This record gives sequence, structure tokens and C-alpha cells, in this order.
Amino acid sequence: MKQQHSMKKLAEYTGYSIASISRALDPKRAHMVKESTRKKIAQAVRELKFSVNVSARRLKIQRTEVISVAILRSEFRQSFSHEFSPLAVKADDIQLLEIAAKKYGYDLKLEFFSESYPLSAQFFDHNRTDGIIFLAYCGHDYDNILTASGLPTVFMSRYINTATEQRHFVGLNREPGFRQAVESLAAQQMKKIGWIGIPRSNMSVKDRILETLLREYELFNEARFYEVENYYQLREKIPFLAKLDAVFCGNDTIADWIAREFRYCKITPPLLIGYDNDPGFREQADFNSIGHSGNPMPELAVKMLDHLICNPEKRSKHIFKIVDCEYIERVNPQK
Amino acid sequence: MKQQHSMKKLAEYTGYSIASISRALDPKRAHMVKESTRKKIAQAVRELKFSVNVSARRLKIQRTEVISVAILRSEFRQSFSHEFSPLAVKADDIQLLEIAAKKYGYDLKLEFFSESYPLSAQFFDHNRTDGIIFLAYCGHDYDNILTASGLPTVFMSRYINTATEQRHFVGLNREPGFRQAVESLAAQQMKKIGWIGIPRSNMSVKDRILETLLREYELFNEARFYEVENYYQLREKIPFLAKLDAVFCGNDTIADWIAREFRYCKITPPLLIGYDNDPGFREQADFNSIGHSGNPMPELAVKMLDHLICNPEKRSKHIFKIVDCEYIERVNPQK
DNA sequence: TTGAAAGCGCTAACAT
DNA sequence: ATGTTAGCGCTTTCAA
Repeated sequence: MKQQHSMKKLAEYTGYSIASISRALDPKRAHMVKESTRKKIAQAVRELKFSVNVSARRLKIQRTEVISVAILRSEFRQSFSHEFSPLAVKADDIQLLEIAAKKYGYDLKLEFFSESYPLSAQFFDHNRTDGIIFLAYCGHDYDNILTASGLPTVFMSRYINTATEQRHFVGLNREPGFRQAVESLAAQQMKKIGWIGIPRSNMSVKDRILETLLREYELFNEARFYEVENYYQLREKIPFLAKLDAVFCGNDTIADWIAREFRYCKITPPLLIGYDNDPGFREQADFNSIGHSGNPMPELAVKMLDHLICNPEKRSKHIFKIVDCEYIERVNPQK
Repeated sequence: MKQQHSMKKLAEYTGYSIASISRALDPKRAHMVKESTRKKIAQAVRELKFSVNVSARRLKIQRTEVISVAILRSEFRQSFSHEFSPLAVKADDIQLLEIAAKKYGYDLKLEFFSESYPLSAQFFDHNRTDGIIFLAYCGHDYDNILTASGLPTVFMSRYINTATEQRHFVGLNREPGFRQAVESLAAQQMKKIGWIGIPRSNMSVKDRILETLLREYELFNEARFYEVENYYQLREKIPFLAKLDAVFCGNDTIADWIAREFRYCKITPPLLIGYDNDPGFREQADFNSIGHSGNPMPELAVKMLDHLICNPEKRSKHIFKIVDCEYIERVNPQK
């Protein structure tokens, strides 16, 4: 194994002291070092392929520079069939958390958990993490241990109840996106608006939003709301959907199935509007969606957690960030 | 923030020296400590809720105790439709890697990469990792940087060419599972054996295995091999599949689709055999599969990497582990 | 079987 | 703007 270079070697090599090396390499303290010195040190870093020993730094600054992410993995078969589960959304979240963590100088540590496989005690260990992000989980099973650990914790979820949550969280406000969509439909004189998705007990919130909005625009008609659990039930609704002007779909995967079924039947589909702007469909989808063009939640969660880590005194007051959805309009019959 | 207890505190509390505490808490050195001493120290650990400062240990032992996992995320739409992609297989791999890493005393660090988003330089940094596992990737894009870094690397993939690979790897031998399956079918006097899956150019290896085996048992018939890219093409093959005794399917997801389609049509299906023993289907699948009852690959990969980390002198010779598949028989028409 | 002490590489307080 | 130095908490060598 190749021996790594230390700051001491770098100091000998450049003629500066270890302290100057340390300062020059830390963005937060680099301003204390003369420009020319900094450049010479940067050059030496490149020549010696120096990289800082993070264990030493972490020992000294009494931080782990690690953020732990708890990911809920539901283990029970869902009430609806596999083909209606969104695709790689969670992988996208994890990748973006990773990128954001790096930006703020943290390593990311993942731990999956489920009802029968709870998070380990290690997960809440001060010596292994500076803070915690819960992904897609808003339960209270870990409240006690979280309190006991004293670790700052951020909950990030698209299905968090932003009105009642009493914790640090990053959530989603779906209303603006649905409003933009409904307004757009109304502006296009579309009258027959429907909805199709998995039974509403599973995801009641966002459908209530749509119902309320449609009532506001006098476009609501209960008979045009279809609940389906799998592809076969969906297929049977196609004749009814064909009579509508626009159809909101439970998620982008369902929207894609409907688009494909119409294509297969060689019938012109209504305007289809999915949900989540799933990265798996963005490129070539022939339906609109409600979501974001990017995915701002992971970065916001990391930023919030970093803030809480660096400012322990601010942890007592619950902070949150609610991201507004937008209407992603890829298809517009008018144009 | 609550102040953590150190070994020094633990030493004062118990009356022993720091060295004894350290020895008692390390499984590899615990034998140097008298049984009674060890017990008293363990008790104190519980009382003070002590946990070791890993940064300090890592600084001292000159190891990061981190294994990095590179995960290929293909970003291009696949040649076949979404509904034929296996489900949560990769999440299962990651979770099991996590568990195995913990067992061997490592943290796991994930990094996703793709054609347009390569692995970062940090990923190959000695000060941030002790070794690397590539998951589902067997390319050579990183060969140079891996050699330069000197970090031990293990490739873990179900689609690795175990005959030609010149690296440390954990791979899969599908032949035994397919042989068991074909033998079982032959024993049941099944003559009409088919195959259905995505076009074979995509996954040629395992299909060649089946072809060879069927020829050996004089059961091969090219006309019973069906290539389908999506559900709609699959649906059209149902009448043909209905005439067969048994059908091998490209993966468990495809097997599930076929089982459902038969159920929907109220026709008795042939014996269906999937592939991968996908955890999403294990519980209630009405088809057989080829794979493993558990998933031994992640633990083997971690074990192999740990071995390479601890024995640098053994890195020059390529070591590998090839896991045999089995026939997972959930359904048997004879019984 | 246990203890004393050096030192891993870094940061930060203090000195210049 | 730069240098000197203590010490973070642990493991390990050496001594008892």
C-alpha cells in the first residue's frame, strides 16, 4: 500500500508551516492565507497528490462529518399491483442526497429499515453521525431514541402532513401544481375532467386537493373518478376515459400505462397529467405531470440538517421547508 | 450537545487503565483481558452508555473502516419496457451489503454513477475508503484510476463473465439451477418446453445455457422461444404458451405477468419458471424460479474485500467466488 | 494480566 | 500573514 502524504510532508515540501497548510486547504479559513502562498500550496497538493486525513480532522474537530439517512423499505405487498409503483424515485432521492452531502462536506451513510427490521442502535451513535435524515418516513417509532440521542433530525417526505408536523422537515405543497394544471385546463375550455389512480384510501391527500380545486372551478364530477388496483382494471376504464378532455393520474407510471393503452388501441387519448415528474419518464413522456423540473428536496434537507448541526441552539424551534409543486407542461393540445 | 464518554472516563470509573479498556472492547484482543475484568468493563460501558470514538481509532490504526460501493445507474431508457425490469433487487443487494459490512466492522459508502456522471476522485481516496465494491458493473472505465489508487476492488455482478474475468469478483453460475429445473421437467415427462423474455441480445448468456441444456435433454425447439419487449407483445403469445408444458421466463417479473395474464384469461397456465428469485415475489408467487433462497453474493463480496484489505500481499493474485444457482420449486404439478 | 506512555495527523489557540 | 504547540481519543509497544 502506497504511503499517503501528510500536511507535515506538505509543509516540508513547500517550506511553510503545517498551520498554514491547514488554513490554506480549508475554504472557511483560506482567507487568512496570502494569495500567493495559497497558490503554491495548491500546486504542491497537486504534485504530491495530497488528500487530507479525514479521521485526524474529525477527531480534532469532534465531528463525524457523516449524515445518516434512514430509508423505510416497506416489506408487505402493496394493496395495488407492482406495475403501479413509481419507478426509481427513491434512487434519485438518494443520489441527490449524496451530491448535496458532498457539497456541504459530509459523508452519507444509509440504513434501510422496516417494521420487522428496525434501525440499529449504532445508527443513533454520536460517534458515528452528526445528524439524521428520515426519508419517506414520518412515523413516531423512533421519537424516544431520537430525543435521547440529541442528534438533529430532519424528516423528508412527499407525504408528510405539512399542517400538523411538529418536527424539522422538508415537505411538499401539491396545491400550486394542481391549481396551475386546473387553471390551464379551464383556460382551454376543457370541461370533462377525470381522475384515475389506486384506491384513494392509500393516497387520500393529493386527491382531496384535486377534488377541492375542481369544485372551485365547477369541474368536479365524482363519476369521472376511477379507482383501479392493477392494469386489468385500468384497461376496462379506457372507453370511459376516452370521452374525457383531461385525466389526472395517480402517478407518472399510471399515466404512462394509460398513454400506452390508448396508443395500443389506436384511440386519441385525453390530455393526461401524471404526478411526481418521475425521472424515468421525463425525457419522452407524452403526458404532463405535477412535480418539479429538478428535485429540490434532498438538497434542502441536507442544508437544513447542516444548519442544525452547526447551530445547536436553534434545534429547539422546529424549522421546516415546504416546496411548491409546479405543473410540468410537456403536451398542450392548444399549441 | 451531550458530551460523550471516553475510554479515559471509563478507566477512571472502573479503576482499570485505558489500555485494558481498549483491549477489553476489541473482540480481537479481548482474550488478553481477564474474564472478570472484561465483565466489569462491559458493565461500565452499559452504565455510561459508552461508545468508541471511531475517528480516533481510525486515525490510530490508519484505516478508514469504510467500504465504498459504486452502483451503476443506467440512464438510458432500456430497449424493453419498464414493466419487465426486475423490481427491488438492487435495494436488496444494498441492504445486504450494509449488513455484511457492519458484521466485518466497516461503514458502507455508496456512490451512484453513470455514463455521463462518473465516479468522483474522492471515491478513490485512501483517506476515505479502504476498498471498493462495484455493483452490477463489469466495465473497464475505471481500471487506470483503480490501479493508480492501489485500493483493493471487488466486482459483484450476476452478469459477469466468470470464464474470462481478470479481477477479484463475485459472480454467478446459472447452469446448476437451470439443470435442476430441466431435470425436474424431464423427470415429469414434460416435453413441450418454451422460453419467453426480452430480446436475447440483451441477456444472451443465461438463455444460451438453457438452449444447451434443452438440447442435451432433446427438448429444444427454437419455435417455442418467444422474444417480447413489452406487455402487449407478451399478451399475444399467451395462446402459444398455453399449449406448452413449461415455460422459462426471462425474470420473475415477466413470470408474474404471464401468471396474471393466464389468471385473467381463466386458462390454466403451464408450469412457469422465473429467474433471480426476486424478493418482491418470493412470498406468494405461483411460479418457480432460479436463484437462491437467500442472497449470498453481498456477504461474499464484503468478506472477499475484507480479506484483501487485511492481506495486501494477496492482492496481486485474482481471487473470485462463483455462486451456484438453484432451482426454487414452489409449484409442482405432480404433487 | 495490567499499566504507562508515545504518537497517529490534524485544528486552533496563542505567539510572533 | 505565518509559525509553534497542545491535545483530540484511541491503539500498541514496552515494561512491570
